[in-house]
Amino acid sequence: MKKIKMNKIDLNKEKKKNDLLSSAYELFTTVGVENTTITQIARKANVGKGTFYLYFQDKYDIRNALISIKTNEIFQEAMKSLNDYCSHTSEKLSVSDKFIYITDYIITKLSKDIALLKYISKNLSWGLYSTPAFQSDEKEELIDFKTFTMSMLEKDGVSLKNFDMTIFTIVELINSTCYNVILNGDPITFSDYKPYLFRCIRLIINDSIA
Amino acid sequence: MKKIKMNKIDLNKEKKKNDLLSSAYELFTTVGVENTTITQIARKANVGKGTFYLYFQDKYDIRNALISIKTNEIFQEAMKSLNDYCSHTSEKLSVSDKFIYITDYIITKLSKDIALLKYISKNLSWGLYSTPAFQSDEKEELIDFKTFTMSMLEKDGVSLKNFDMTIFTIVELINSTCYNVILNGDPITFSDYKPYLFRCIRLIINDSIA
Amino acid sequence: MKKIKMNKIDLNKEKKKNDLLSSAYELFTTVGVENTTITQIARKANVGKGTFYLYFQDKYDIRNALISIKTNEIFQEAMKSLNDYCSHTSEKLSVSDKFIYITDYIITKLSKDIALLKYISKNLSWGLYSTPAFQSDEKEELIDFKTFTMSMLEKDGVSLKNFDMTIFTIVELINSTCYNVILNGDPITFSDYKPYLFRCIRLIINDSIA
Amino acid sequence: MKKIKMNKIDLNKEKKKNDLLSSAYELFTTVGVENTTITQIARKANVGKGTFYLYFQDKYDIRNALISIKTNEIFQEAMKSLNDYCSHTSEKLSVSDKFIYITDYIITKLSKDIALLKYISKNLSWGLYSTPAFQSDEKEELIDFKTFTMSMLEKDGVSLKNFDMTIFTIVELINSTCYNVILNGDPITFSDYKPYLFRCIRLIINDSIA
DNA sequence: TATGAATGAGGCTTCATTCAT
DNA sequence: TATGAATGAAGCCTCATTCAT
Repeated sequence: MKKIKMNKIDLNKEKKKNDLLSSAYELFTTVGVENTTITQIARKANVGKGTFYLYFQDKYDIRNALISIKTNEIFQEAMKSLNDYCSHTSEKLSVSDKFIYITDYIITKLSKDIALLKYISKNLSWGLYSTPAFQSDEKEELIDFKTFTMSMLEKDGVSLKNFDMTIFTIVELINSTCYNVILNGDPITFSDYKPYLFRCIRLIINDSIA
Repeated sequence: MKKIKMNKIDLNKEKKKNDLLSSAYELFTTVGVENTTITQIARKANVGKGTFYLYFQDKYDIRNALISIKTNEIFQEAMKSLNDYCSHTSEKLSVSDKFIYITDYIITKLSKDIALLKYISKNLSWGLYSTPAFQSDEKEELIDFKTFTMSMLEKDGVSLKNFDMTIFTIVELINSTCYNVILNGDPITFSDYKPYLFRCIRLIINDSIA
Repeated sequence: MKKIKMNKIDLNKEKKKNDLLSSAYELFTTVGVENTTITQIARKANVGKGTFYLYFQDKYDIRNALISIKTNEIFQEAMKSLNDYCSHTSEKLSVSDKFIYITDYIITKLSKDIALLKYISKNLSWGLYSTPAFQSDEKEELIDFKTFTMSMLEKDGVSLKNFDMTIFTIVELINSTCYNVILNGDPITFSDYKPYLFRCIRLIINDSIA
Repeated sequence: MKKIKMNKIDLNKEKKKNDLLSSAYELFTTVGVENTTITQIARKANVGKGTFYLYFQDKYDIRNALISIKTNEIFQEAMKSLNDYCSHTSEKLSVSDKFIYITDYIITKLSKDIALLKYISKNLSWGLYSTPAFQSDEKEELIDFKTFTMSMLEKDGVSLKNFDMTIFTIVELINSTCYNVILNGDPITFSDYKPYLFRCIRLIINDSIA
């Protein structure tokens, strides 16, 4: 738990930046990125319009920053949920089971938060590499999903061939299929597609286990 | 080969529409959709600005029409190429081989036409369902990719469980991974990723073969 | 008297352009170029803001066009006044006298129209070369000051060495000195400076007469 | 040689002011006054934005101060050059010759420093009256161009009628014609115009010699 | 004295859309 | 059907200026 002290001015700057980010997120997910103006973001954040430009280049800069933050948060939550589950159950999960657990967590979350799903669109994999999330005065250090996965595999005594490609492929598969299925029911309903998706993921994982 | 006759007025209308579509495509792929204006599209097509509105609602209408057309074209070309290949070789391709052939055709094309890849973005699957392509005086009827695949499977005496989901999943997988890998070399170079992608596709296909 | 017929649309375009020019002129000379906005110009001309941009690049484009027009008008008036004077008097004016007449006309005009003087600043010589003034439906052809001067000299059987340089030098001299003297009374009052200026001009003219 | 002592605080203040002036000058002559912002001036001078306002009212205040300084410098250099020349040659220069020498010095300098020419625009005569130049720790007292000229005339036993007007007229003539000729080659090239300008100046000077 | 984060008014410009021809 | 002049809403972004530190 590394903690960084900040002085009053820097704290205020962080607050303004975070206010801008959360205002933008709310607007983007309700009225859409195209229909959101800088003026609206600034007004909602209770800062001047010029202040926006102290922290972000333009609307697309803040949009991208938010996608990174939000996708990262999803992975953080999923990892935390898996950890909690494992530590409260006696059941022993296989590596595939754990991936399915994570997948299930993510697609359940996205299916319940359509605005978020639309917003991150097909960019879930940004969360794999992204820069840190909202900064605050005292902040826990976040764990990277790949680091998390590697240590999990190590603990389980399993290794994955093509580790990076496997992770990436699965994340892209989850996101791109869910996007269409959840939003359009295309080519099939979400609940019907889910088992098929899980099956595909198990295929890919098991194939990668040395 | 059904052919449709058109009279001279309709032909002229078709020409204007096609001029608008191709002008828009050239602009979209060179300067980007956001930076393209209706005025530019109309000017490039040598029609009046008002004429644009006789054929399309707005910029996003023509953009979507073009994505459908272009992704559809890709599938048409891929199917034609496979047919040609099969009829000129004595080699007997398995069903998986044929899917790989199609996949290879598509990703090779996209990797050589970055502007097209960027333009269709992650919407390749639109080509599976889409409306007809550019219309012309005398036009062959186009074959739907799913129809094509089904008749192919039938000829080979093979059936796929979860046919729709399988096709859809593979197309999404191809597109979303290629988009990142080709454009960013992320998480690995295109040539390194290709065999892995092919392997995943074979896994999915073979698993679906009853 | 060449006259050019224009159709209704072109006439309307001319009217709008002229409205913009005269609105801009009024604003520039009352509140100043820096304090004038495109919005004000358009509103005063009763046209849409976008219409401004159909005719001019930006504020400085219309400012320059106006300087050319206004300086040209000054020369037109001065020439007309000299012609009138010559045709109503029996007095025979020398070449120097005629230049002094023109000079006097110009500086008198400028001293009575401070706003105009400030506006054209030290750019009087633009009127020597400039493009035509306000266009209208039926327009007399305008005479160029240099052409006017040359034919005048010819009629008087006089030729000037270094014709272009002489004209240019005198115009610059008139404008740059008047600007300071009239506006600041610097280094002397206008009425005291005038005879000195006339004397200098005679020196230059007489020196140039072959 | 009067010298003024300054204490350390005043020196530091002078340094900041000079840093602001030279930063502004560099920006004004490279990107133009309109395109220069207070922020840029302050940053280049390594002072805070607020500091700018401790020394200058606004951008136009510093611009005007700089024109005075720069035009004054030109006269200082020209006078120094003439003095040097006179003290190193046995040749006896007439009053006209000396004015031509000064003129030549100035126009040569301006023709070699287009940025400076554009910057002072047609305001060379500001240098005749202007406030002191850059201040520094120990500074020689500068001589006024008119004082210099008067003492020169006195030494040569010559007097000029209309002294102020003559000086002013010549300076305006030099500046306004050179501005167009050097920048636009209009109405003639600089090298062709130069002898004509010199001739005009001699005419005016000689006419003023009692 | 010096700073620079914050401001927000307001200019500029674009561009989709209309409608008279 | 086709046009393109005209519109003006709308958004972007800058930048001079202030003021708390």
